[in-house]
Amino acid sequence: MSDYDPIAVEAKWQRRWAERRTNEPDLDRAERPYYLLMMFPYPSAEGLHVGNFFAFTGADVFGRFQRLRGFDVFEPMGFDAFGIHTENYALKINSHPAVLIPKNIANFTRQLTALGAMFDWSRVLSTTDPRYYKWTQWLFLQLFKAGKAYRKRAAVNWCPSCKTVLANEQVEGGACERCGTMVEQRSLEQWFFRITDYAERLLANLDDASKMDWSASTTAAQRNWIGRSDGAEVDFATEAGATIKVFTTRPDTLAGATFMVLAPEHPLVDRLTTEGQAAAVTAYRAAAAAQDLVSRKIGDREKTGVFTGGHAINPVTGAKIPVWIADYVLMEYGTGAIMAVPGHDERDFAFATKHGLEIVRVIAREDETESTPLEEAMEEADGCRLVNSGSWSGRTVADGARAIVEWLESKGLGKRKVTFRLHDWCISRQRYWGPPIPIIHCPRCGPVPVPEDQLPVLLPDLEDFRPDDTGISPLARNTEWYHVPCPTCGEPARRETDVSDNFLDNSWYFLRYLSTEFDDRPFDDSRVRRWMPVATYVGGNEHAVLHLLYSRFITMVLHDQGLLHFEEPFRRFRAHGTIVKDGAKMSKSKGNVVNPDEYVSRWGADTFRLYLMFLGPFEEGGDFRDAGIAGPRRFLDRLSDLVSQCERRTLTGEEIHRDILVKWHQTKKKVTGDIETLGYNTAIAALMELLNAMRDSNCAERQIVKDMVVMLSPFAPHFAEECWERLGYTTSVFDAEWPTWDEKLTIESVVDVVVQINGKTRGTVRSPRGAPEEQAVARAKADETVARHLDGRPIRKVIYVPDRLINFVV
RNA sequence: GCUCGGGUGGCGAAACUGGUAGACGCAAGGGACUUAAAAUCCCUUGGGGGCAACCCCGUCCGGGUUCGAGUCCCGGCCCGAGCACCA
Repeated sequence: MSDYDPIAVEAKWQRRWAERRTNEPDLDRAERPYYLLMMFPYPSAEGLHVGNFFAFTGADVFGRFQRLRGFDVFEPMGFDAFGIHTENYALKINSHPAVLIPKNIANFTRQLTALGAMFDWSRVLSTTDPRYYKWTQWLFLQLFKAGKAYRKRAAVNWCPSCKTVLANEQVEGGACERCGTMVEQRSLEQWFFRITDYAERLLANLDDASKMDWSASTTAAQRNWIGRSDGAEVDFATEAGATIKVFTTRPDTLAGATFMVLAPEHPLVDRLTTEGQAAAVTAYRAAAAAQDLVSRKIGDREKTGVFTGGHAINPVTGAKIPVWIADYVLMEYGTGAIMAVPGHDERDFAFATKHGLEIVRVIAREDETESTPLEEAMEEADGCRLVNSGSWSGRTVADGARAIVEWLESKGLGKRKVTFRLHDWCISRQRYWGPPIPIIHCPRCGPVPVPEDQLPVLLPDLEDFRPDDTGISPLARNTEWYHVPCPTCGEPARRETDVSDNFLDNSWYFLRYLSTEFDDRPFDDSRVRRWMPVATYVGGNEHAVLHLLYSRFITMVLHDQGLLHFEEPFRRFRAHGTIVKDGAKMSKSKGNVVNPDEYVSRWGADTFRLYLMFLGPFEEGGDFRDAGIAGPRRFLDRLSDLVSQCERRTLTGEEIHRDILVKWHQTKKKVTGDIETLGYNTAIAALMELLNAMRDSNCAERQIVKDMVVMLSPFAPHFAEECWERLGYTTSVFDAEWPTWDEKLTIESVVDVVVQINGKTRGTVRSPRGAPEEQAVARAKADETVARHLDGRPIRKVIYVPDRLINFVV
């Protein structure tokens, strides 16, 4: 029975790490800097959940491993404490975010310390600290000066009950996800960042291995989000004289465009609408404007719309085609207008069918006949050719598209064009708990940036921070605060009363960690040069798009301003998996939430860490089962016993049994390789195997035990420190060297060679490594079972894979 | 619909460039120790058959390539995630 007492051991080492500043690298002089970043948490009232523990442990294992390999590892931690989460929670429990946040941070700090990660607590930060958000505001000003921030009126979702703007994600079936009230559309002036200017670069770098080595799932999500489509912009002349520009990915179907559809908000609608249709158009536009933005985008809704009375000319056929408006065409994508090709587009087909519009087929499959139903014929494949397309008929789809675009370009009627799904980033929030946007609106000068030496613009302490139904930020109620003279002309002016998006706070925190002690600069240039870009970033795929894309964008802007020497902030990113319970995501409503504190106090952080890392592959996550934790604990107890036995030993350097020797070297190789690829579960399994082998052969060889302690230390750091001390060392185990192995000793000298007959395994023969084929075959034939199955039949062929397998084909 | 993952024992999962499927762990059953229990230690454990040596079946389903397929190819089903009236 082991006398391992995790609670005492963990307290002891956490104290020592703090006293000895074990985890505080010298940022100015580190010779082999390694920046290991993990996504900092939002400090909720509930505290850290198991998913956080899993993610942080997995990142910390890698950080500790790199440290043992000789790197100066910087592993910072902080708090993403601004944002609507905290504000809503404060409203719910009738408290104030400024009161809640310090309490939550204290609780998080306690839990994070208990976890035993290698955090450098001397550089902790919170985004709500004026010393931090001063520079968030500075960042806004840099974008403003670079022409990358602009203001425009935009439609937003408005919940009349919560009195706030909602993100599209917060709207479910047209209703507010929190209170169920039907959401309305409102139009507000908001600040935007021109992320779309960077769409092409943000996309291209994803494939640039010299800049980014990221989880495939994450880059895939970013590609989807950026949503590049290649196509053409085509001008359609109208009877009214105006030109309607459309974007299409299918210029090959241009001859099949039998009508056009504009978004109801399209600016040309008034000009095109004839007197007779005016009433219908006005009514339709009003109805569309009243809709919320989300239900507008539900794909299987009936295709409503009205005719404007106006007509356009199809540029290739010269046909006069009607122009309609319909809400299935969205103003914010492409040009807000489409050429409708009902013969080859499902939505246009549905619309044409419903409203009795002409349908022309311009592409045909080779196997198609006159009687093929339209819906079926719409499915295009290889071998499709253009028909009813004048001189282009007979061409393949790809070839036809190319030729038509060339023709349009030569006539000045269109051009090749790339469109992105990505929108500019709206950073205005009509809420309280965020950094005020550092702008002063002057009636004479317009929006004027707050001079940098006047930053931060402190968030005033508002007792009543509840949003109201004006759609204006709560800060606008504090007249004393917002009435200021214009910095340029001195005339009375007013501060911007919106705060910035929480995603702006966390789009640059990795830069600030390096310079938390400086108040005169957001980040120190020489430190940035030493430490950035981040060597490894670990986080969840829930931030695959927004946070990671915005951080990349901000970094690119700063790079273009000459403030950073790199344009991609995260060299390597790995998305961790999720921990589920009994096959289902943990959630309060399901009642299957695991409280990590209980496990830490009952089993100790090391056992808990080891258990979480052993559950499954780090990048896939795993299923949490209470019973499973006993296994890792038993392993630690047994290893602790082995350390005790080893301590009593006086003999060293004795002859180690060959099997153990090989197992030892194999384990060192395997554990090293597995940790490199975040295969933590199999690394732990390998250590367990080595321990089992040692026990089976009664071996407690000191060198092996010492290596096991070092290899386990990333997973169970306090335990390893304690064992290390018991082994007689006075320094930290993390100042030890990672074990090395002798490649020759990872190979067994005698191997089991599989013997198959026609691919079926019939036995194995022990054979010295590297035995010649004839010898191995002779040995195999001599095997009783093999001989019986061969039954004297002639062997047609022998497959011999040295040291692995012999297959007789009969 | 498009794009990523994934589907292997009672359970979590292993299996390098195709080469003994189920490592490691949990749970379960049996045994030792104990007055008893817990803890610990030992044994068994994919399904079926056989006294046994051994034999048959088995990695979501259907085909294929191969001496040999969990792994590669074609087609399909299911689960998870992201995007989606995106023109």
